[in-house]
Amino acid sequence: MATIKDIARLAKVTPSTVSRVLNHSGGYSEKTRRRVEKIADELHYQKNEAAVNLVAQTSNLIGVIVTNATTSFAAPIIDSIEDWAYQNGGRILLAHCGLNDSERLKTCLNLMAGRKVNGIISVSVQFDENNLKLLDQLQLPLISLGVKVSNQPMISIDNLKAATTGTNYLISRGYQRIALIAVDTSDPQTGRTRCAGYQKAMESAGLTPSIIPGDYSFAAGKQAAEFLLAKGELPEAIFAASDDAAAGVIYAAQEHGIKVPEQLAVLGFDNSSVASMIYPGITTIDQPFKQMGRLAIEHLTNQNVSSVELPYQIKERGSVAKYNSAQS
Amino acid sequence: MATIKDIARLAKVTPSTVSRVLNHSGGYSEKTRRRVEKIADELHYQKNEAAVNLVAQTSNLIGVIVTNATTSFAAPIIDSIEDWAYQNGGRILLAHCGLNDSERLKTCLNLMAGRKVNGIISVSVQFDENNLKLLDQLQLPLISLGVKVSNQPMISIDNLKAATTGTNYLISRGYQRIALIAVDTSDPQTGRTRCAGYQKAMESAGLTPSIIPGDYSFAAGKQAAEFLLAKGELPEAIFAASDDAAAGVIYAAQEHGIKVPEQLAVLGFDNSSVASMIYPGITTIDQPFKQMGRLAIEHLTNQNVSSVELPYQIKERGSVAKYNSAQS
DNA sequence: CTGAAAGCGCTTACAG
DNA sequence: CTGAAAGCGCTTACAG
Repeated sequence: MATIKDIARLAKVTPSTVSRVLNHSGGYSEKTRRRVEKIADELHYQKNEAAVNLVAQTSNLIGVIVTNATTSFAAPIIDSIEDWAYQNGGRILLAHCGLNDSERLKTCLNLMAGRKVNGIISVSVQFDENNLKLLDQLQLPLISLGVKVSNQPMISIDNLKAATTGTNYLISRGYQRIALIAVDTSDPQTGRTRCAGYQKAMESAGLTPSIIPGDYSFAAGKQAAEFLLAKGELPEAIFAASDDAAAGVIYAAQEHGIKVPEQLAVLGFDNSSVASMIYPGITTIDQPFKQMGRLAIEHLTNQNVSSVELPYQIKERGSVAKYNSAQS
Repeated sequence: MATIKDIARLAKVTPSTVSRVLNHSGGYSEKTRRRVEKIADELHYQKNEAAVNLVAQTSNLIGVIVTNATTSFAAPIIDSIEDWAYQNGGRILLAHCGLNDSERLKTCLNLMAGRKVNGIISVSVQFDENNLKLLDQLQLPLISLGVKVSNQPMISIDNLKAATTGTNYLISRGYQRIALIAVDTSDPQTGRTRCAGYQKAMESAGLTPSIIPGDYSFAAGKQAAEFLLAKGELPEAIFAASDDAAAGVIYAAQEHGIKVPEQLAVLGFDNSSVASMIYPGITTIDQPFKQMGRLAIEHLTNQNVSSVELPYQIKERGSVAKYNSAQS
């Protein structure tokens, strides 16, 4: 790999001058400029960013921590972060921390610190006590998407309101026996908040809440539906805590010859890619993932790291009927 | 951020000693060791990897280039690369190059070169002339997944054979009018090869091939099915060039009240996550994505960069009937 | 307009 | 067992 010195030697100038030319920082003759640039070109010179960062005392790196790549909604977020990076010459250091894997999250954090990232964006990552402490010691700006991490800034929708809105949407369509499923009740943030929102709406309407916990996955949704089916207690509508889970419900329903939405309405959460790939399309609560990614970057790069709450909306597709035909 | 010098000062030794202790390279007293480690700990010291890399002349970084995060099959590949990284202290520099965006790919390549990555893993990325030349100049080891990049090593399945196998599978089930859809015929590698495999199998069986090109997407699959439907020429079976496209076909079929697989069999390609989330499950050609990721890493780290061809297999689910009931 | 020097944070022979 | 020095590839005041 050619270095600045190689260029300097060939161009018969000092590294200082080469550096100036390559950085367009001015203070060299037109002639020198051309000579240096030509040689740099011929050598296919690539600046060693490690060296640059060392003197600049910055890494130009944004750390992104996600649980794993399979989480469907991580994709649009990473996409928007990457778009920013492309336009601004930033780079993305990616790490997966798994699910509730304290050791692995610790490794991720240390790795990010070692690379001196400018900031960390964590997507739906829960921090335990130890990692909270570590994060504090590392002094790295972090912005969390979707999950509240101690006193760190967060970008997310209002899960309580969203769950209430979703439930009310179902109620307003005429549904009464509505179950909330696949929601992680051990997750103090998202999970419990969504439960609370659902319960609030149900109780306000004088209806009895019924929750089947789960981990937001397709399997959890499928299991919940099968469980309900086996018990002969299929509700009129199922509010799934994620689109993956909604897909699981729809799968089970189709397997058992139950028509969606005629015999069972299904409301999802996220508006992730599956939502539109399944028939009938999943009516769901749209989370603005792309915007979340963009905002996270903006806040991090502007050092203006404060929490923000984004609007959500119901994306209507086919899995919920306009009116509850079962009632009419 | 504390540096090695800070530690040295507090521990009343020189940076050299601190370095030795922190790297466990021996040559210090037990007492010194304890003192240094204690102080490093108290300061929450994190080695500056940029500096380490500068002297070590390596970056410990693997560059991963994908078209975009939404490509469903990139996820398992990235997952397996990340797993390796976690276990081996490697780091992942992620970049998206978009679809046929020469400028962006160029930026990615330069970025990787600047960071002095140890190697690049590209996932389904096509290289045009210019970038091929750039890659050559940059002298970075690259291993490509799924797509042949000039004389670079590639890891993939045998697309020709896989397409033949898939087509024959359908034929052996009794289907005769079989269309291949959503395949990118402008893609000299994957696309055309799959076409060739399909055509070969059809012709060997004395059947007439029928191909509807597309970009492997859900939308392409849906459109193809709708087109066939509108023309009143729905075949007995559709071989979709990806699971996303297969999902599109199934969506269109359900919308039009056509039963899968009874009235229309659908065979997918990839065995990506959608395949099992749609009812009936998509019978598909399973590509060993996880293994591809693992192998790519192995080859890159062992400097043993040669092409390898991986086995594929048909994953049977519900979208193809065991026997063509329409015929019986 | 150009060069010499110091320094970013670390490692690693070389002395002692 | 420990330190002083040189160097990784770059940038940036400071002179001239």
